[in-house]
Amino acid sequence: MRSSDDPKHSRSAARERDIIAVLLALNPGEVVTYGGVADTAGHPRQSRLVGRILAERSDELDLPWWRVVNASGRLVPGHEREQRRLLAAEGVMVAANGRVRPRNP
DNA sequence: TCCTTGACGAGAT
DNA sequence: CATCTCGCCAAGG
Repeated sequence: MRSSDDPKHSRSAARERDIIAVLLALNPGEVVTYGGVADTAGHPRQSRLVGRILAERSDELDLPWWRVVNASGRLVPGHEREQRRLLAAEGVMVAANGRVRPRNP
């Protein structure tokens, strides 16, 4: 029996699994939103989970965190310069107002 | 078990 | 544009 809290089959494990898959599938130059990633992963309204995964496991899993911005096109707080540099390397320009136009608003 | 904290989002004020 | 409220949810205290 799969106990509801089995880390390998819990609902949260499935959400993380799906969200991570979507993140790893992002291509260079492709900018998406937290909510967009959640939707694509089949887990609408889980934008906060997307942010948490990026914040805690980007290094470990080599997630392309710089290709994710919030619904307003704002860059990640505290990482603007680094993110801007990484995006520029992929041909994505940040507007003068400090925003980017996401592919899936 | 309850409460607070977020790389969030949408809507109201 | 700045704040707030409410929804959502894993983590950590």
